[in-house]
Amino acid sequence: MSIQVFIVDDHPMVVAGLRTLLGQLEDITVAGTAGSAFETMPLLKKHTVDVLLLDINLPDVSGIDLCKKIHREFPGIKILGISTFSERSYISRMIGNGASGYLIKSASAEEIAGAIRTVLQGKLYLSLEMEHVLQPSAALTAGVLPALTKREKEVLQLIAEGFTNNQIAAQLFISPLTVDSHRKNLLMKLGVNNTAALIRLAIAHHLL
Amino acid sequence: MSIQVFIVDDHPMVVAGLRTLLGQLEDITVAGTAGSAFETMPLLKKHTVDVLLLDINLPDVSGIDLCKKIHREFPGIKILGISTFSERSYISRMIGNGASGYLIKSASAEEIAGAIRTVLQGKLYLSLEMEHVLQPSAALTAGVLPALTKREKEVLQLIAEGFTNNQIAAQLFISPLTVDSHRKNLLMKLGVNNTAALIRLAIAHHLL
DNA sequence: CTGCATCTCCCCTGAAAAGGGGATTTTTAG
DNA sequence: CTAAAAATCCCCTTTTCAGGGGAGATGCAG
Repeated sequence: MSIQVFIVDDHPMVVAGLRTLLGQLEDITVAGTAGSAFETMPLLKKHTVDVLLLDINLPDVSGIDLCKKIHREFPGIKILGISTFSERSYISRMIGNGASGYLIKSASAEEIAGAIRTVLQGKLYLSLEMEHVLQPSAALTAGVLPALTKREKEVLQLIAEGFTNNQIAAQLFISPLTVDSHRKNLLMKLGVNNTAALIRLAIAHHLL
Repeated sequence: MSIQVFIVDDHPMVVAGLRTLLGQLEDITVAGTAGSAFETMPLLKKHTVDVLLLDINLPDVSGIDLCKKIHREFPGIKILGISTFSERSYISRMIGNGASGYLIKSASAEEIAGAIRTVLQGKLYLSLEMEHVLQPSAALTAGVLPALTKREKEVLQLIAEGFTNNQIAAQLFISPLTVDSHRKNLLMKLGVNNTAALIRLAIAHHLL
């Protein structure tokens, strides 16, 4: 029996392209397709699916969230993330949420088939291009987002540890008012308006 | 000129083994080794290093933290994580912190050399075994840490987005008081006492 | 049908954080 | 040396959170 592949992508062109490419292979069958997260879940219950090709940019829900959901409800299905660009943060989040691999859309038919066979063996498959992978992560910590000062990073770290302004002040031997200033500057620099968003952003940008 | 490799591992046996294996290869030179995070940083300033093999389990600092630090201070160095087991959560965190790949210690010399050459091309390299990769991530979301209810996860998600209780209440069509209850339950269940720690813990456990 | 968990709503108080100013001293870099 | 940047400290108000309690409605599994 051939490998049952399910495709989730909101671009019809991509779906058609994948259908054609994969349809030419004898050991692979396209079990079905969906254009949104909403459509996907019911369809997965009806079809037997081995591998799911999942676009990261979906209209309703982010592919990352959908990935987590599918992986939870259908642990047997191997998930291969697809995206136009290979952004490091997306990749690691996809992997962290149960994906077994990552494909860029420019991948060849052979590469896609190879990826499908690879993940079915229980291995991870990653297809990556230099430029998009190396620059962002290097640039991310330095340029893009406003540079934080040494002190701000210290305060940020302690905030993340769950300390209050007073506790932080005690640890750094400064006034709580100063800690508050740093905290405000952090919120302003990172463009968020409370601690929760601050921590999330900081972790997303590898500041913690 | 050959590829300069630096090894960081607290097990002398592993270091020696890697040295021997890599030393046999003509295009690879072991530029140096370190047994702890503490030793590593100064040595990296003295040697020109292309690829760094980094053990995840170090005595002083976690390899994941060290990975972040090295990647920030020496963006040019490709980092390959090494560990006995291929735990999904570690892998994605390593990748997220700038690592270019992941090796299990049982890898053959060829595999290690292949990994080094792969990451030097700017690609990711992953070596994984089925069993250790598939089970953990499924178990992680269910067993280990106190199970959160559906509603609690929704609230947690929205808290992380930076919304206040009132905003969350509006989105979920419930009372702000209810949101507050969920919030309190989250803090209690996860054993933290403020939002910052909550978000950090949630991300660490892949709840977000 | 009866627990048990979940979800819901409500009360109170005090602490902490957010939002808005301003000002002064050290460092750091040109 | 001298600006600029960082770090420090201070004031104000309002909102949000944290911690403590209780309690009814719903839904699911035994």
